[in-house]
This record gives sequence, structure tokens and C-alpha cells, in this order.
Amino acid sequence: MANTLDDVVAGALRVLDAYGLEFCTMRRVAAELEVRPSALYHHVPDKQTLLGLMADRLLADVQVDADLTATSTRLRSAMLAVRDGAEVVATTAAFRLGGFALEADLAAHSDPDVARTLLLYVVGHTQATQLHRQAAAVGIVAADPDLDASFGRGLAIILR
Amino acid sequence: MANTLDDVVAGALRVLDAYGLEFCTMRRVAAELEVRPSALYHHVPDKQTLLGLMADRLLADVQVDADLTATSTRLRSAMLAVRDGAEVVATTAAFRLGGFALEADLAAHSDPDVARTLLLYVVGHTQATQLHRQAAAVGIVAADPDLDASFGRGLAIILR
DNA sequence: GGCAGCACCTGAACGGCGTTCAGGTGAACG
DNA sequence: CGTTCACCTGAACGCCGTTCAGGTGCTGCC
Repeated sequence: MANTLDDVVAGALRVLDAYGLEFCTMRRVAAELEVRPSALYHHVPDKQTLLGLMADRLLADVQVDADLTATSTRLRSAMLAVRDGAEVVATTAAFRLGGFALEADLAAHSDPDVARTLLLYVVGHTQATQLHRQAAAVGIVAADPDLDASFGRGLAIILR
Repeated sequence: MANTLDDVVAGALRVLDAYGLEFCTMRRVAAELEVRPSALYHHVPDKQTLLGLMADRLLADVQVDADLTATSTRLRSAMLAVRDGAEVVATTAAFRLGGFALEADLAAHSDPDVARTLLLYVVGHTQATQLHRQAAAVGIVAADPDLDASFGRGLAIILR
């Protein structure tokens, strides 16, 4: 019945997907695991670290190769798969310009400047996409059916 | 002695610059204005709105013209002028893909896809720059003297 | 088999946050 | 001279991240 670090990360991702980043609190994650909030601190030193582990897991299965367009699309898909996924990646990856694992992977298959530019664009556009869709779902704004195509066109501009 | 909305925004930007976004709380802004926290809600419906007004003011004086490289550099400078300025712009601008004033301005002087791609890159890179520098200032990470040049090279890739 | 050690958890608290609401006060205006 | 209204106070609400002392039950060693 005891939880492991993996259980905590998985539970946190479930809460994130269900409620969004704003309501992904330590108390809710604890409730998801049927545990008291203080129990989480046995597995993780603070919330920031937990968010980092969540981001790592979100991107863990993304295949990075020399086809930069396909790799970017896979990256985008992985972040879109979970509610507010891109935002989680953005806020934790921002802490580490140059220390972000995916940036090194990408740089190995291309120019380092292209790798960095591409990564900033992909994460930024995907974050904006996700927030826009969520706003549209609540009716704040009209849905934009062009977002995926817009993503592809920006990609082409960078990789041209 | 009574404060106006402009006073509130200006005070909030002072607190932001002095303490960073993390500690830019309604209570601290109120203290800066020598007022009780509840007084702020006479000028602003909530904190999110205040952050939006702060972002607007940060970018208000940025000149947008057909020279996209120079415009991007001005945009970057404006955000770098205040602690966590890029993060404030990023978190409030993300709410409005296509409804962001600067995007329309930029699109008038270039291709819309280029405008959007450029904007996502400029804000993203500047945010990363600012966080990296702050981490370096605290000694968490080694300072990277190449960040401004890196910005320029990414710009050249998009505008090539 | 018994005992030490450790992984995991509870219960209670702390200070701080954003926000709300009823009510006060003083200047501007007819 | 009375009213209106912009601006503010004081007190509270429910939530947050985090700490800490202490419990409990499995693991492996003598």
C-alpha cells in the first residue's frame, strides 16, 4: 500500500490532467494518493521538484532524431497529451537554458542555435495552443481551427 | 493622497522589480502604496488583471516597425528592463494567441506566421535569459556571457 | 525468533496567500 | 447644506506550501 516516488509523480500527473496546473496542489495530489499532504515530503523536497519530475516524465518517451520536423511534432504531441502539459514543461525547463536534456539531444542532430530556437518555439507555441483551447472550451474566446497548421508553418520558417 | 489605477500599476511594477514575480503579492503591492490589501480591489478586479496591466505598461513604449530585427531587440530590452518582466509578459500574453496587440502590429509589417513565430521566440528566449541570469546571480549556475549573441543568432534563423 | 533500522505515514500546526464584505470618511457638486 | 461617490479600513474566510515530532509495520541481521 505504501507509495513510491513513481506513484507520487503518476498521481500528480493524474491530478494535473483532471484539474489543470492551477489546481494541482500538494493537498490534492495527496488526496489522490489517499494520503496526508505531509507524506509527499518523504518523496520530494518541494513542489517545484515534483513539477520537474512531472515534466521529465511527460517528455521521457519522445523520440529525438535528425528529422527535426517530425521530432518537433512528437514533442508537441507529448505536451498536448496532458492538460497544461506545455505549461509545466515551460515553467520547469526555463530554469535551465543549456541544461535542458532535450536541447542537448536536439543539438546533436543539428546546429545548436537551431536546436535552441526550435525548442523555444515548439514549447511556446504549444503552451499558447493549450491555453487558447482551454479558453475556447470555456467560451471566453472563439476556437481557432488553424492552430496545428500555424504550428507547422512556424516550424517551416525556422527550418527553411 | 488617494491612489489611481496608474498608481497601483506603477507600485506593482516597483514591487516586481524589487522582489521578483514570486513575491509580487497583492499584500506587498498594498504595502508599497501604504494601503490595506482590500483597497486594491477598488481599482482592479483580481491579481490576474493587474498582471495584465503591468505587462501592457512594460510594452507600451516599444516601437514596432518594418525592421523586424531592431523591433525584436527593442522588445527584448523592454522586458529585460524589469525583473521577471519577460515572465509577466509571457504568462499574460499566452492567454491571447491572436488577441495580443503586438502580434497584430508585427503582422502589419510582415507575414502573420513570421510575426507569431518571432513573438513566441523573442518572449521565450528573453524569459529564459532572465531566469538564467537570476539563477547565475545566486550562484546556482555559471553565467553564460553568450545569451545576447544567442538571441541574435536565433533571430537570424527565423528571419533568414 | 527477536530486535534494530528504516521507509512510509499521521496529526497538528505555522505563516502567508487572494479575495470578500460591511462600513467609514472626506472631497466634489448641485 | 445635503448627497453622491471614489477611496479606503478592519475583519474575516478558505486555501496554500511546508515543518516537525512521533507512530507503525516490513526488512534483514544475529
